[in-house]
Amino acid sequence: MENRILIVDDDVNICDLLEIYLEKEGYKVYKANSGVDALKIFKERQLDLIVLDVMMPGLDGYETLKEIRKTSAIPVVMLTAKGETFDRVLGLELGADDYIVKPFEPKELVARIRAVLRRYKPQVQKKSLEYKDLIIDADSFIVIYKGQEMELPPKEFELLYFLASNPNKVFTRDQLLYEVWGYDYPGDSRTVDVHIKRIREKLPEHDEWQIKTVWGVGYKFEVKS
Amino acid sequence: MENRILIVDDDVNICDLLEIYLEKEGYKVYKANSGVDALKIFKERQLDLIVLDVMMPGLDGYETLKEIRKTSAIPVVMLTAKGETFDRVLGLELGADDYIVKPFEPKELVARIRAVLRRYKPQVQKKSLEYKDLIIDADSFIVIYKGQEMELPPKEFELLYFLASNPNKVFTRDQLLYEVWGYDYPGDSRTVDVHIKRIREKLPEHDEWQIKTVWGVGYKFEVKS
DNA sequence: CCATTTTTGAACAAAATTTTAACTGATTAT
DNA sequence: ATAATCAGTTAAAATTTTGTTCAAAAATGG
Repeated sequence: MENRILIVDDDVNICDLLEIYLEKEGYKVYKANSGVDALKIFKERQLDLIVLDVMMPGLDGYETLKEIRKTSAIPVVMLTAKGETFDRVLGLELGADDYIVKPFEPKELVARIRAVLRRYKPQVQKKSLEYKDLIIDADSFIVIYKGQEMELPPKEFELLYFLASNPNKVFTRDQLLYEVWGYDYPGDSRTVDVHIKRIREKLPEHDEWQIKTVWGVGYKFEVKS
Repeated sequence: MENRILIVDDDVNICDLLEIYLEKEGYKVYKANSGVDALKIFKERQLDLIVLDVMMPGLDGYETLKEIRKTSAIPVVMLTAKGETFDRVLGLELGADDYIVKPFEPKELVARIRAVLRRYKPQVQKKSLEYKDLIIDADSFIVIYKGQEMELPPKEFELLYFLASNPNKVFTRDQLLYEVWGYDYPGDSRTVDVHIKRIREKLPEHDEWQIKTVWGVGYKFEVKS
């Protein structure tokens, strides 16, 4: 489901800029130009993350954050002016999840927001998958293959989980790096292959399913029907 | 298939630099040194993304973008000299998809382009095609002929998929090279014929459809009605 | 902080596909 | 009928993509 983000900054231009970028990323955006407005929206709406400017007239970012933290553990990314190391420490101690120094690249902010959301979201929704002789349990991070429990390292587990969540659909290495690793950069490396190899080692080919190489394209979790 | 990118900048050096980087990433690159040239190429060619400099003599980046947006939602990344937040908002409100400040790191530009393309490509979801005794499934990259699953190599698959997506329409070899391979092909070759032959071998002629040679012109995926 | 495990990225060999080029066969126009 | 094109076939060369290994970097757990 679409993530909802509240942007709080007294500079309307910054709010607008971020709104455009975040909406392009598929987020639902709310805006507030003061701490007071922010708290109002925060109480009224169901939000997933707040971007909070530190320096604002009236209720500043710290006070607003302190107020929010009285009732909620919602992820908060702080915007701070350059050079104020103290700000960062204070912000993080008050429970900010990340901070970004102005002037910032919108792209960077978007990436950080995505990273913070990644840290928080997964706990909520993942369920376990079942195929013949294979159970992938997302709660316990455990795989049961032919009745035998095994622990996979996190990346291997997530890769397997992602592929098995989308059976019979091919993903390119780039897509997998993006979806599983969260990367946004171009890399030609065999990283994905190496992980695939290890998963295959641990879960030898099966009649009913297998991780299949689609030559020239990528990999898929193929299930016989 | 290879993504096609148009670079628009009056500075030839920048065009050349970007061309080198983007080609290394596997993109097909076109270049234009003015807004007018850009619009001409945009009308002639099938493109996937445009990198557009803001400051150009004659038709500037904003005007060019406005022109493009009258007919197309193609992803556009704007290039600008170090500037103000307001510029960004303007560009983005005109429908730019991202914004990069000069001087930039080529790596960063490449990363942004990839990110923008990733956002847009999935929407153009390839769907699977169905004819009598023939299913071409673009998700799993599989062809099912008379109930039997087969895997085609990538070029064969894409060629078949393209032809079958446009039944009863004839394409010249050049068009196919352009559409499937992404080439502006230097001269004449039997490449297409060889691939057609291999597809025909794997999918023997059928009553309801066939890949037909149109003598002196090219090929078509013919469907009986 | 150290020891151990996991992840990463480069190198390279192996496998599969794609392209080329030369040749053969088919069709058309004169 | 014959020349001139155009299409089909073939096999080997060239290219691309994948699998595997390994050492170093990063993360993890005491």
